[in-house]
Amino acid sequence: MDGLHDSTAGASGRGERRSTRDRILDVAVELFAEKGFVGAAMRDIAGGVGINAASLYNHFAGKEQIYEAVLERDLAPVIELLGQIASAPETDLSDYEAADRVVEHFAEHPHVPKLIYHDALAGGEQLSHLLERSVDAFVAPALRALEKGTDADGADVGEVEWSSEELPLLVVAFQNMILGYFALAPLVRTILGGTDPLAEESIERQKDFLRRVVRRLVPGRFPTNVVES
Amino acid sequence: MDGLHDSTAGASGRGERRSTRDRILDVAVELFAEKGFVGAAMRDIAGGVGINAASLYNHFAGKEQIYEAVLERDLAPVIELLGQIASAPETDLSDYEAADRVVEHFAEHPHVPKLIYHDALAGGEQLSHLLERSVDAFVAPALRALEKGTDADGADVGEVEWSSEELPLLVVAFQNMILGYFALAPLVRTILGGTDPLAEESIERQKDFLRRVVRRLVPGRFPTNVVES
Amino acid sequence: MDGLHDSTAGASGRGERRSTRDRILDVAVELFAEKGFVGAAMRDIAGGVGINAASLYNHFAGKEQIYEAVLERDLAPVIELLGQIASAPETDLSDYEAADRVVEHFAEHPHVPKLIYHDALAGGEQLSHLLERSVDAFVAPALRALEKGTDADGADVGEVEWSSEELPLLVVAFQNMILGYFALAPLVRTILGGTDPLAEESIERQKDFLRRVVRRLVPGRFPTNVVES
Amino acid sequence: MDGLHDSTAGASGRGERRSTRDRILDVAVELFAEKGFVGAAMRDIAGGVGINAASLYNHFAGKEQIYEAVLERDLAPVIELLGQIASAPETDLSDYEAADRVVEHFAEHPHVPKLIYHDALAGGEQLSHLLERSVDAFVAPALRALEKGTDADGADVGEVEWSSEELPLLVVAFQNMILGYFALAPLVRTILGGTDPLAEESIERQKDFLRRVVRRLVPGRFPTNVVES
DNA sequence: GATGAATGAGGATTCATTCAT
DNA sequence: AATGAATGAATCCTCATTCAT
Repeated sequence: MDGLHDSTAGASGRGERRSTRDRILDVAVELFAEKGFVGAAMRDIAGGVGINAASLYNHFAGKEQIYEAVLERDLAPVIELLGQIASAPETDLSDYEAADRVVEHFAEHPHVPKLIYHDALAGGEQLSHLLERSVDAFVAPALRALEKGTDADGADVGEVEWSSEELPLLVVAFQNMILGYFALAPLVRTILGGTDPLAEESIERQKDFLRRVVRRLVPGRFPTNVVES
Repeated sequence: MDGLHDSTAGASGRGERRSTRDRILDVAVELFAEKGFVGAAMRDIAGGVGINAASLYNHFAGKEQIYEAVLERDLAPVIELLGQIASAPETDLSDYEAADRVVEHFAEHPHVPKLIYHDALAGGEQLSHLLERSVDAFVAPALRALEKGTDADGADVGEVEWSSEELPLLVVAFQNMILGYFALAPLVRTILGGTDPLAEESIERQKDFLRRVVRRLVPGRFPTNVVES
Repeated sequence: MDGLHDSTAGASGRGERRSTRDRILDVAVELFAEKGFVGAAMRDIAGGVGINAASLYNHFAGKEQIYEAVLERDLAPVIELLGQIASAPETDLSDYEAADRVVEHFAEHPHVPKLIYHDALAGGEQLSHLLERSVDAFVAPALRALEKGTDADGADVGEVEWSSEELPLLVVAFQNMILGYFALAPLVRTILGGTDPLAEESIERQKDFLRRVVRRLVPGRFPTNVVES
Repeated sequence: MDGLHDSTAGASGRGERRSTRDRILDVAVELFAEKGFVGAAMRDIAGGVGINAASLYNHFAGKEQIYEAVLERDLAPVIELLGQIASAPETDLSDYEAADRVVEHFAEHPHVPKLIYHDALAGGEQLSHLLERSVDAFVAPALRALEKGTDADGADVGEVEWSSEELPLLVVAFQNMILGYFALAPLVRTILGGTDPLAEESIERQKDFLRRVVRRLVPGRFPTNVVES
């Protein structure tokens, strides 16, 4: 149990009776993910839930509050996950396993990357306070960890050293590789030649792919006996 | 002159008198990039140009048409550039130089990646026919080229082999690394610790960074005598 | 005890436990007085009482009924008071004492004049049936009484005679002087230079003032030996 | 020409072609006067003008701005009139003539008193800055003038002296007598026994009445040879 | 080419009211 | 007697578009 997936499962799981509040958030993530904050209409959220638009106001003070609740419910767990990864001792959680877990999480919550992208495109105002949490929780620790790896032994064959100025770019690159795969699903599908990027096999392939990328780009943090799959 | 930068210069250059039509498109890219198609208001486009909203209809049939004109003007050159790159003989244009040129183009047209992302997030409906051009022009040739490289000699030290199923993911990864850097500027700035991602030095760093990434991830397409900068 | 002030004291007096119904009316007068019938929101009335808006309907059939109950509870006593005054034998109740009593009543129920004004401004539909009672109870008798006074001896120095056509205007004038002082408190405060019109001293001054006005405008109904305070 | 009545007469007069802007204000005064700011619906204003509600926003930025324009157009002249009266040399403009002029103005603009009352009832927030102008322009000078009158010769038969603390109450009283007559028209009509308070005769009667009241209440400011009409 | 004015559609929000619990 | 949830109607306002000038 990692404390991530239960967040959406007030009444445990799928088709069962969920609170109206949760059903509102379920519909809202989808709409916010697809259309962004402005584009998502209260009427459509209500419609998706099967209630009158006015009823939304019995559960949330306004659109903004729904949005915040969505972020809190669906984004906070991601940040928490990143925090766990960043704070984990290296031996316990090697980087590519980290990427695995993040990808798996997004595979189950494919709206989240879109949410992040919409907000970042709009200027990141709304997201910023949550993302700063993310930076505190993940980016800084990750940079420290990466630095350590680089310091240690840059001599290993096939491993890269990154200057302290490049390391943030490495973080950015992974962020974009991981989030972009989900956020830009339509584009990705086109490039994949029509294959659904969210299909289970596709996800597995992406995980394998990232594992290999990590091994090529991130300096020596892996047990040397790992064999490529 | 590569036929890319003059795209915005209907009347050649900067401060000179540009056609109203072009000024409309100038303002429109910015707004579409920031707020997306739905979020950008005709009134604001007109306001940015300094004319009345009704006057827009003397130049374009409607919002949709402005959007299409923006894509045609600012996105087509990118696709053309990608086509040039993809079709270039290897010796003439090694991959990391390709990344360089793309990054440079976006550094001068920072709205374009945002435009692409907005559209991809919204479902890619509007963009699709242009992006399909992009796929035809770039992705397919690129895949063929990459495949060649991989086939040739996977034995080189530090170089990766990618299965034909992984190659599209590699394309996706580069797409995300390159576009994401520009499209998610606010997020990137946060990770960079406040540094402006569009500042000239930042761009240079990103180019260097990508060059090294290319060298690590893309199989043997480089003159072996290249020395890292 | 004149049977006026106990109207608000369903359970006798001030800080004690009052029935929910009465507490609703307490809050309602204030809101109706400040915002008028349309402007006062059921939710706010409920909020003021500390209950849910739906609970109001356990005590009243609707907003209209709350309004009517408010008028009945807080306006009826005024009408009754006016009736007493109008029907009182002259010797028992001289005019300026009458004004005194009315002012005192409003000083304790400062919402009532506002209520009357709101309603009169809105067209007096709601109020009309209550006000017709008021006319029957007060205006007609008062006019008769004034007429008598005028008939009697218009010759007195400093006293005015009013034609039967002017007498209603005199009633209107007093109505406006008395009610307006309370209803337009904010305006009055401005004119008073910031002094609170509801402060005890202000009330006393207004009473004195009205007494003198009565003496100047209303024909000989006073014991001639009255000395100005 | 006193600069007052032409304010509403952009295109001179009654049924002629007036600008949409003015027609909006015409309807708006009526609705604001009857229902207050909150109660007046944009849709109704538009309906009264015969245009779509959205069209209002081509002429005013919002409801608030329509309200302000109404005040500016219909209230400012009143304040100006009061200023003229207050600043006029006594010989030129005796008090009861002043009351005459004010009454005449309101007889032609019967909505204004209602506007003032609505605003004063609501707390005077919106009106305040205009009313403070009124206080500066009229109340203060009036008080000074009244004080002079009182100082001069309180000895005249039938004239009253007012202490400086009572004078503001006198101003308040006249304000209420004059405004109240128009603002509370429905109530007044009831008291008048059904006569329309705005009928020409009624207005004349009210002017006569006020003249006599002024003579009784306001200390020696009149040419002694004035004969009651 | 440009504009002021008009408009129907829609968007968020408020409100009085109802009803099952 | 109280409440949370639901709702239709109405609120102010925005938007893309049209049209006469």
